[in-house]
Amino acid sequence: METASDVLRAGDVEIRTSDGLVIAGGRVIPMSLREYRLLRALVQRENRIVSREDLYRLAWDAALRDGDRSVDVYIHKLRVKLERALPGHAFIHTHFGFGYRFAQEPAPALRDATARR
Amino acid sequence: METASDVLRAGDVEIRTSDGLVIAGGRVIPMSLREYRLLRALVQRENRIVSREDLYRLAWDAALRDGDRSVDVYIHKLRVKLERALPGHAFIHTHFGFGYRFAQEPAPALRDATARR
DNA sequence: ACGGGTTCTTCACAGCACGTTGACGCGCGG
DNA sequence: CCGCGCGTCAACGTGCTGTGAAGAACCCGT
Repeated sequence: METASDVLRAGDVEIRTSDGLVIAGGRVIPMSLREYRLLRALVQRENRIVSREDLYRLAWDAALRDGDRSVDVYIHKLRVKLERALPGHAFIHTHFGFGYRFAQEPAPALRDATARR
Repeated sequence: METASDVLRAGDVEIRTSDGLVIAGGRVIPMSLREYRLLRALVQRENRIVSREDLYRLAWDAALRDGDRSVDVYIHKLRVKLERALPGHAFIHTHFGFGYRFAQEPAPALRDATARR
């Protein structure tokens, strides 16, 4: 049996919480435990900013210690895997000083922040 | 869950105070900490004039020092970002000698943009 | 208990975003 | 016409984030 709550979806990313399977674009993406729990925490909060402290608590079940960069490192690993599975998309967005936000968006075109005038 | 007090709205601008997300016209607008706090202070006082002193106190948690231009600079940054997100609108209005007021209004009829220089 | 492969943590350094500040020009109001 | 408040730009110092890599910890079959 499969209830609706067994599957998390956000864009083309699908997480089967019943067996810990991650599927992106129809293909299975192998994830380590940390990767999986971090991604799940983000996808469950799609489109919302989640602080490092919350992410660490959700994926590590412990309080984030000062100076611990683990979250950053695993965010990077997830980005690589997701980008590899679904090129041309941005999934995990950094909100400076706030945290990270999951949302499938078209690939960021070239930078043009100050290119006007 | 999401209670009504988690979301501030003013025109097409929406601020989710629970996680610090700013949405304008349905699109997320990344904000730095200062930008976010200043915008929040203005939106919370929609349609009312807020003095520089008050804005600084609200966004910086300190007293505005004489000659400090920070508020002006960040007002400008907000105007650029809001205008970029929702072209054809004016959001932050200057009240000379008094302060600033947030209100979404139709764009001030401006000159032909194609005839520069 | 041992070895090999994988996962996790930690570190170092590079790069960039942010906040501050000073300079300059404009425009409002007197 | 003058003075001062405001708009705008850009450089700079600082701290936060991105990234690669080394080493420790862990898992597992043998």
